[in-house]
Amino acid sequence: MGATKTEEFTLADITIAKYAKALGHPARIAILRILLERTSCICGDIVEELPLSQSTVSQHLKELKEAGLIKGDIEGKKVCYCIDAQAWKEAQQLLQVMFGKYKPCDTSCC
Amino acid sequence: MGATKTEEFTLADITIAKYAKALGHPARIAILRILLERTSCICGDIVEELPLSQSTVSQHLKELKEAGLIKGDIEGKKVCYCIDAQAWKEAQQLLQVMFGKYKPCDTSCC
DNA sequence: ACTTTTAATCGTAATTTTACGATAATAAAA
DNA sequence: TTTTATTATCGTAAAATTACGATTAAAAGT
Repeated sequence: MGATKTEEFTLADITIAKYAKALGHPARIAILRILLERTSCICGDIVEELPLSQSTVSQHLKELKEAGLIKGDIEGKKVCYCIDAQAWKEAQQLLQVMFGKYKPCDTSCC
Repeated sequence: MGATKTEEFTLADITIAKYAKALGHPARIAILRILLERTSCICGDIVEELPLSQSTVSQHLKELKEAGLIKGDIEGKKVCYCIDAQAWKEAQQLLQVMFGKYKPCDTSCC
C-alpha cells in the first residue's frame, strides 16, 4: 500500500491534481513567482532567492518541469527557466472552472 | 531532514501551497466535485462514489477539513459535509491572482 | 438494553516527498 | 588544457502520504 490509485479516477481529476500537487509546496510557489516577475526568462539565480540548498531547489524545479508547468532551456553555462504557457493556461482554466462551480448551499447545516 | 521548511516562506506562499496541496490528489478532487454538485449538503455517501475504502476516504476528508476547504457537521447518525465558502473563495482568489500574473516572455528561449 | 449504521481513529506497511552534502556533467573562461 | 561556474544527479535520512483492515465512538432503531 501507499501507492496512489491514480488509474481509478477521471483524466480531468488526475490532471488537475497533478498541477495542484506541483503547486503544493511554498518553495515551488516561490519559484513560480520569481519566474512570473520577469518578462524575459534569463533565470539561473533562483537558488539565491530561496532558503534552500542548490540540490533541493533543483529538485523542486524538476518537479515543476515534470508537471509541465515550467521549461528549462540550456543557455550556455546557465539554464534558462520559464513558465510553460500552454500548461499554465490549462492549469488556470481547469482550476478556474472547478472553483467557479461553487454555489452557496441552501440547507441550514452550513 | 524531510520536514518541509514552512517557516522560511511568505504567508501568501504558504497559504496558497496549503490549498494546492489539499487539491493535489485525484480522490480529493473527486470529493470536492461531489460536494460541488449539490446545492444542499446532506452528504454521507461519498465513500460509495469512490474506489477507495471507507477509512481512506475519511482520511482524505480530514485533509480537506484541515486545509479548511470543507466543513463537516454532525447531522444525527451521518455527517454532513460541505464546502467552506470562505476558504473556497480565498483559495480561488489566491490562485486566480497568481495565474493571472503570467505574461508571455519576449526572449527567444521560450 | 441490544443491534445496526455511520464515520473517525488506530495500527501498520509501502511509497513518496523533502532536504542536504557530495559528486558528476557541461560549458565558458583563463 | 586546466580552471571555474552552473546545474543535475546520486546517496542517504527523516518525515509525510497513501492505503487498508480492525477497532472504537456515537446516534438511531428495535
